[in-house]
Amino acid sequence: MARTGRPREFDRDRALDAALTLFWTQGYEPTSLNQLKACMGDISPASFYAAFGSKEALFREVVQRYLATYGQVMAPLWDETLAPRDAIEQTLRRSARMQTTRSHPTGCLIVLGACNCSPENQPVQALLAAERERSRKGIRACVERAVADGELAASPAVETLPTLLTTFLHGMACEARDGDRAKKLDAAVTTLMQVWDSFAVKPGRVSRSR
Amino acid sequence: MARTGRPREFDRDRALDAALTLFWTQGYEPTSLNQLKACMGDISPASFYAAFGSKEALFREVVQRYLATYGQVMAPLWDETLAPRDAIEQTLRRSARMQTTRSHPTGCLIVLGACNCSPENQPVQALLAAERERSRKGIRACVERAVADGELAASPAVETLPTLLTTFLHGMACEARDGDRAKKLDAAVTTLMQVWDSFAVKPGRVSRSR
DNA sequence: ATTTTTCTATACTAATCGGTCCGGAAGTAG
DNA sequence: CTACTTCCGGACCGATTAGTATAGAAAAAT
Repeated sequence: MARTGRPREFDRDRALDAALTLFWTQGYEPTSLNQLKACMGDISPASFYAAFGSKEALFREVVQRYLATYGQVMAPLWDETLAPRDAIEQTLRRSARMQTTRSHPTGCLIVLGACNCSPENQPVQALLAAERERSRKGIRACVERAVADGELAASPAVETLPTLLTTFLHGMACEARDGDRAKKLDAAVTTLMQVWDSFAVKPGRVSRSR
Repeated sequence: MARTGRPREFDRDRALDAALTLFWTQGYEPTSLNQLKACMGDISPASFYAAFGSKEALFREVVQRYLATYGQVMAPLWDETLAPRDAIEQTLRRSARMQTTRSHPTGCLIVLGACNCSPENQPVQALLAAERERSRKGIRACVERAVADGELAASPAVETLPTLLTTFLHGMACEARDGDRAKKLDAAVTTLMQVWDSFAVKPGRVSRSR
């Protein structure tokens, strides 16, 4: 179907990318429409609302775009062709690298994008919280799959793994925002994965107490 | 020296506590003067500015109070009478419990208080970032002390411990804010501390590869 | 060429932001 | 008592917030 009417003068995709960068840097609330309009190519309020509906609607679209691009570092979590351990390790390492890359804002939009919210923006906060919950479930599913596959032996200690891994994953957002580099976080991932290995059923070389 | 002039009608300390709770819940920027004045006992703008100077000055005072009270869960980090391992473990466990206690806001003010900041409030962001850096240094110092004391053998892997521990510590703020309970985080701490133990010099019972 | 559609520019809204000013109230000191 | 100090209630400041209304410009459809 051909588009009729006057064509819009700005590139919607580029504008969305610009908004993504701004929201990622500052978070939802402190990012004003004026800033947004400016970084999206000095578009007018009318153009903005015609194209995106509202600040909140734009943010939701930005989050979707983030998940479809940068957020794909977490894709291994839901890739059942991967061994659970590899899925987790890849997710952590790729997150570490992505969140510390300087060609875009540091940290994670999902973790940091709406930490400080007034009550009226609770829906925005809930949007990101739901996304974080999805990550938690993904990690938990990997651990459960590892147990089901016999990679890990079921035990109370193994049940703490999801929380440990998720907490570390989310904590990386803080460290990356504070300036930590990829190498540093990646090295920590290596050490963290030793916990997993210490629970592995076929250690072959490690004897553990408890 | 006796106080002259009309005495203030509200309790400055109670007002500060109320502001602390509000800032802790919402963060710096979305917390408006109107909300603050309301929760501090419906005080007038004049009273507010006479007593606290400005929103930013109040926040700085709030942070100091937080550090002097709730933040004391991290005190073990700088207590050199404690064995480094105990200092770290206590810090983590006490943080987990504090951040999940429901008699006050969840999470950590230092981590979550100014995540979303417009450029003009960068000093506030820097204030909390400096405090987080202090925690990092404290953790790093503990690990170094453990090496110096012979509790841990110096190795590249041991050098990743500070980042691993700090990332987890800061990550707990996110998990606590999202509703995780003390028990869950505490159990993860237990598992995390096994990493430390796996690096311990006098294992007596553990043989490790690498 | 005219109609239809969709865009943009500009002026504008009501509300709220952090912060100030002033006049009077309420206490102490002499 | 008067003088002095401090605090409080409320009006007020300019700036900024997200969002709208209107009028006209620019393209496609007929």
